Amino acid sequence: MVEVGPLQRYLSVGDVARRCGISVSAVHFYERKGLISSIRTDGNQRRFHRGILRKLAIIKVAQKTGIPLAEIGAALDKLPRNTVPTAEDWAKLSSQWRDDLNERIDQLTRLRDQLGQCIGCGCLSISDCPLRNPYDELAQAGPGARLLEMDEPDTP
Amino acid sequence: MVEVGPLQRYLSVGDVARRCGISVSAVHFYERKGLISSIRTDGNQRRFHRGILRKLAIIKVAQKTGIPLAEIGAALDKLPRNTVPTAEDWAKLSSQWRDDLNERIDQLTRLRDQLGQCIGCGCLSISDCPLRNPYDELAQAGPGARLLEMDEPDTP
DNA sequence: GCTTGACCTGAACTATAGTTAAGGTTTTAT
DNA sequence: ATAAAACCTTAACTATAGTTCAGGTCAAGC
Repeated sequence: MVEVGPLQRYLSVGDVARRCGISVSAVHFYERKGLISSIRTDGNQRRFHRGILRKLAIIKVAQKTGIPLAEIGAALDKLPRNTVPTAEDWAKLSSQWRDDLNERIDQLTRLRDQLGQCIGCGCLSISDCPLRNPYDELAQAGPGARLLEMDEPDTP
Repeated sequence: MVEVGPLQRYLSVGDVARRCGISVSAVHFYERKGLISSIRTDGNQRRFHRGILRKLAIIKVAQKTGIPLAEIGAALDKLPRNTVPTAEDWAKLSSQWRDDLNERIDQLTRLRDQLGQCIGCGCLSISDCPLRNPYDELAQAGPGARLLEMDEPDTP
């Protein structure tokens, strides 16, 4: 911890890392990627505003939901710049991410249900198996998508 | 498609790729990684047994559940070697993977619920926020794990 | 005032899951 | 018989998310 005065206390990269439970190299990495920023001392060492802790907390939560760093960075960029994210900022971000998360949960749940259905069905050899004819995949593949041909009609 | 005789019909790498909806380079890649295998023609071209289609179908499903290739390969290795996976093999694999999937869904669901609770709570600044004190993380961190200190006690 | 720990940069390396390119060979179709 | 399409290998490259190393500088405690 670096004392600069009674009201301005800045954090070194090590402080930030320790207090967020991430590594120093990760802090460097996030800065290189533009997710966070710092000022420098005369001796060229990073000093972080305390708000960095909140920002990193947000980054960590978003990562847990599976959102890639680039997207997290983009979302943070839309926040009022050079400011500690407010509760309102957080509300916006988190409700959007919760929606993303819900969608991923739904996807995985559909997959699990298919898997459950297929466990006892002699799966992958019967032509109407939901895993062999997955609407998900057809939807993703877009135009030109067609049924997967894993076994040909002539197969027993 | 390569005709070798009335009963032995082998698939070229292109056939396999086309019929599984993956790329030729991915088939090569899976073979390099030991997930699948092939025999060779006199001219050193790959020929795949038809059972490869079922195996690749299994691989694709497992990947959709988020299981890394190395783990998929390990699971396939435990199957009777040089044989087309049977319905029973598939039942074992798929029920295990379904359990994995369920666990991941549960994790994400807990996270979503925490996120939902935190959206309106002035989150990340209040010391008892579930996202600031995530039992998940504590559980993962093992011995020496402690509460994340994102804001110090002296913070307003 | 000097030693030790923390910090700096840049480059290279890790892992996962492939893709792309280059240069050469084989198969297939006409 | 020949041209085109498909195939072969090796190596390098993509992206994501960092980590590790080397060589050098800064800051803090005694």
